[in-house]
Amino acid sequence: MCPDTWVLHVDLDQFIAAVEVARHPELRGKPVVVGGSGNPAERGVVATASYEAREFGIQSGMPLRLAARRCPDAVFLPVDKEAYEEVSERVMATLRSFPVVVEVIGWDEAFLGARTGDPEALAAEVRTRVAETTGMSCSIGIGDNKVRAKIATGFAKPAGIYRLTRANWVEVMADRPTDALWGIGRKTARKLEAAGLTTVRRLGLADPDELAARFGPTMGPWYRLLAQGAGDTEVTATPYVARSRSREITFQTDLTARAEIDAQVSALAARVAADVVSEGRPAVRIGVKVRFKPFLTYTRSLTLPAPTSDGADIERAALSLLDRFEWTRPVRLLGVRAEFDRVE
DNA sequence: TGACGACCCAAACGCTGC
DNA sequence: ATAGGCAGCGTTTGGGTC
Repeated sequence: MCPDTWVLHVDLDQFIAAVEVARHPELRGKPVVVGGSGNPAERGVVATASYEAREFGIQSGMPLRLAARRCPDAVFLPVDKEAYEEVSERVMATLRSFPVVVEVIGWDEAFLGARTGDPEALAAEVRTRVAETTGMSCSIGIGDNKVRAKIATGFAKPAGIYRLTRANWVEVMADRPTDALWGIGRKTARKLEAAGLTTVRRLGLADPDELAARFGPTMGPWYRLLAQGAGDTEVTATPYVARSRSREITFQTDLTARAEIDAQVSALAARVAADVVSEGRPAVRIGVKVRFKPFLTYTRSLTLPAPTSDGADIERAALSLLDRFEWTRPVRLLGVRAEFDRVE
């Protein structure tokens, strides 16, 4: 790899909350929590909490009810997808105005592939132009691969720039817990701990064969490489092609009547069918997900006799899958998924 | 005909992250 | 005490074929 080839990871600060504050300036400086219907008495989770709300221990993914208990005075707002998409589009367009390759990861994240002798200067310009054209604050990680750039962003927040490369990887990462790595979550960190691998350093020095035995032939050795800071360097602007489309809904009140369950699955299947049509490719496989009280989740799926985009076919398949569940508990969530053929 | 292994695929599910 | 709505990838298991 050329010494002047860099990966930048741009991440908007408290993005969803920032969009809400931008259009409701009176909220600036207040604890703001965006999620669900905006009513913390209802079932739903936090999509994003402002930094002020995080002071109270509120984090994304947390039930709204619990967030309200931690900070009863916080401002609770509903998720407004269109508003975030619109701002996101403007941010991505701003990023594309630089001589870089832009790989969009989500509403508030992108990798930039750049050739420059001064990545900090480039990052500073990006940050300034994003702020000027969209009003959004962002943090930027600089790395010699995607993993390091992504992790670097965490150290850059908020509104900063941080460089993490082979040169400072050990110094910065070696003594941290393994879940500081991108791709290792709570569960895997616990399993690694059980194997005596508590830190990034230990994981990086672990025996690959033993890791393969414990975590599988692909993931085991990969974890070791991850701990050494290895990662993909290729940034691509190739448009994303979906492998599946799904719709699911958590009910405010659990369902018990089979007729009601059937009706909800039909409605979800109709929405998925519309998504399949707009995707322009037929579904090859249909899946149904059921979450029973208290939080027991099961899935069932089938391969269609022939690929289809027809709503009636998709509905029929989804309804037929319902017979494969045991309906002994109240239902809190239903979901329908369509899968596409892999395109090369 | 039976046992075995290689291989592929479908199905279910776990984990991770935005 | 409570846990949304997506989505992708890997692993495991079990069946079938050669």
